[in-house]
Amino acid sequence: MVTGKADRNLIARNGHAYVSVPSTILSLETDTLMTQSPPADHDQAPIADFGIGLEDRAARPNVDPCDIAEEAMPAMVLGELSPPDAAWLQGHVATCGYCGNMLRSFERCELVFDQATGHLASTIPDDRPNTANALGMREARYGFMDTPVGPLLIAATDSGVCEVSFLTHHDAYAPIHQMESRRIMATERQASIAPAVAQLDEYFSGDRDRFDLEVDLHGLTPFTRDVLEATSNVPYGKVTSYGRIADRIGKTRASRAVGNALGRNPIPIVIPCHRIVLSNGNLGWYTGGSEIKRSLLGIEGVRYDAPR
DNA sequence: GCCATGGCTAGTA
DNA sequence: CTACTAGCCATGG
Repeated sequence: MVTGKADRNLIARNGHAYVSVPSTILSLETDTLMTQSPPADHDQAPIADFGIGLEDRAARPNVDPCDIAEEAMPAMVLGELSPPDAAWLQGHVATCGYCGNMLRSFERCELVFDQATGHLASTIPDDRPNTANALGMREARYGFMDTPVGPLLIAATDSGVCEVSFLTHHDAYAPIHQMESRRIMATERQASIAPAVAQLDEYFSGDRDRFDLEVDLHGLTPFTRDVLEATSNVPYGKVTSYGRIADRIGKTRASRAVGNALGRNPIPIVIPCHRIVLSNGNLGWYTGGSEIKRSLLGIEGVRYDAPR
């Protein structure tokens, strides 16, 4: 199983705005998380001295402390050094003028990179709708959030939220490909989904019983839209059956087709398909797995310990 | 009452 | 046209 801590790592590694998801890293990490594979063999000793402090390394015979300091400077300016290593490096540059100048150079480089990143952030997205338009597609922005039921990918167009996907059992490419089949081109931009993230956080805290979000159902069939709209009208903390949804859209016998449509609900949680259960009282299936359906209903105060 | 089975159903890819 | 479904219902043990 995927742990919460690992989930956060997964999101952090892919949470940088304006950078397309590095597929190899993501799938490799997902594979590792899913299979709990053992560490790779150490034939090549890829990371020398990993886990040994800078101070100890610098104290070794035939080692120039300045070499150690120099090697650690990129990590220092990125804030990635452990506190003891950072303290040792600060101490070294305080007494070594050469290394002090070099560290200041690294700091200036880091500042330039920060400014360049900010500049790109404000210019690149403006070009992207043209790319999507040129391909006859709609533009969406996606990002990630961590929740009590696992990591989510969330995407939104200018019209509203168009995708919420559980990443518990697959990587981010599944929902991205799903959106492509609806002719939606998604690029990463965490800031664009901030309103949805904020409301979902409140929902998971039990502080929100309805979502004040526009949704974009582009690329879905009229039947599916009817089903999703009817499902949106099921109140917080209540459940109904697939058959009742079919009734409500005027297709009394279409209960199975309703299940079919809800099974492809692109915006779970926001469109509360977890509130639709079997007419015999059993929980029924769920995209993210029955456990997540049970958890979501639990948040809403619906007890589903034992089906009747 | 419970559970499994099979016929029936409507919408998608 | 076919082969799928996050269903429903009646039946039988």
